[in-house]
Amino acid sequence: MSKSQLTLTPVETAACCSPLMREPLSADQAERLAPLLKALADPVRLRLVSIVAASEGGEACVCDLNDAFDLSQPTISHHLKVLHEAGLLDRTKRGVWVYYGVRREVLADVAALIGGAA
Amino acid sequence: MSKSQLTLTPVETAACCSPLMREPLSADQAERLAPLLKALADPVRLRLVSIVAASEGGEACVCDLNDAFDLSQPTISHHLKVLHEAGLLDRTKRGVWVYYGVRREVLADVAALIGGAA
DNA sequence: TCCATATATTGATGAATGTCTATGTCCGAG
DNA sequence: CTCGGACATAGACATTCATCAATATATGGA
Repeated sequence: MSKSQLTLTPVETAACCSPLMREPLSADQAERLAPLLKALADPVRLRLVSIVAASEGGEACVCDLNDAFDLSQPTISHHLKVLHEAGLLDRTKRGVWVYYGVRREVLADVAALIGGAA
Repeated sequence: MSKSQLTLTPVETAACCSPLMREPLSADQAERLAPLLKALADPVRLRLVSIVAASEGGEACVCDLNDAFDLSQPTISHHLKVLHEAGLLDRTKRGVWVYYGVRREVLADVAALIGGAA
């Protein structure tokens, strides 16, 4: 149980136009998609993801992330945990530092489900 | 102040690949995107949006929506209000019935910001 | 005018969430 | 081995949220 995790059905990603708009999401699909959106639905976490994603190598050190906000270190740590547990961020420890990286496929899948091509 | 509402900057939508991944979201952008995601980040609301979107004409009557869930009518009404106030659903009253329709551009913009093309 | 039906609003309640301070854990330097 | 720095966890607190039952509002028909 690793991988994409949100592979709701093995179909949607391939579809051409707005998957969510062709046929209604099943209750099951909705229950699996919602936590991902919930994890993203916070200004701080959105910025965290975007900072990490925009970093070279798609990775950023927690120490850098802390500096980008006017929030306590535990608060940032908490948000990173939420994003990590949702499956949106990867976590790697290198020496004393911890690096978070974006799972682009997950993000892409979420986007595909939400908007498709419209 | 109507229209897309989430037009964070007049650029992102056009960009080719994962807007959110090229440069970090500003605090302002994040504050405007988060409420949209928050509105979507609920299983019931996700299904509501998808049912409406999949309906012919992109519209659905509240009476039909109520039947699709094992929830009280006020609860569905509440979720529809949340989606409407977030700017994701349009509301039209015809006779005794109320129809909700999806704002596809909004949904598409959100998707573009989140996932881009990756 | 009065009633039944469709939808919204109100108020209450328990659960979840974002933030903080304080403390714990792990690692490298000396 | 001990110390300092990087990060995580625990516990507390105020706020927000999803849900319901009860009630209000509005509209078309008799």
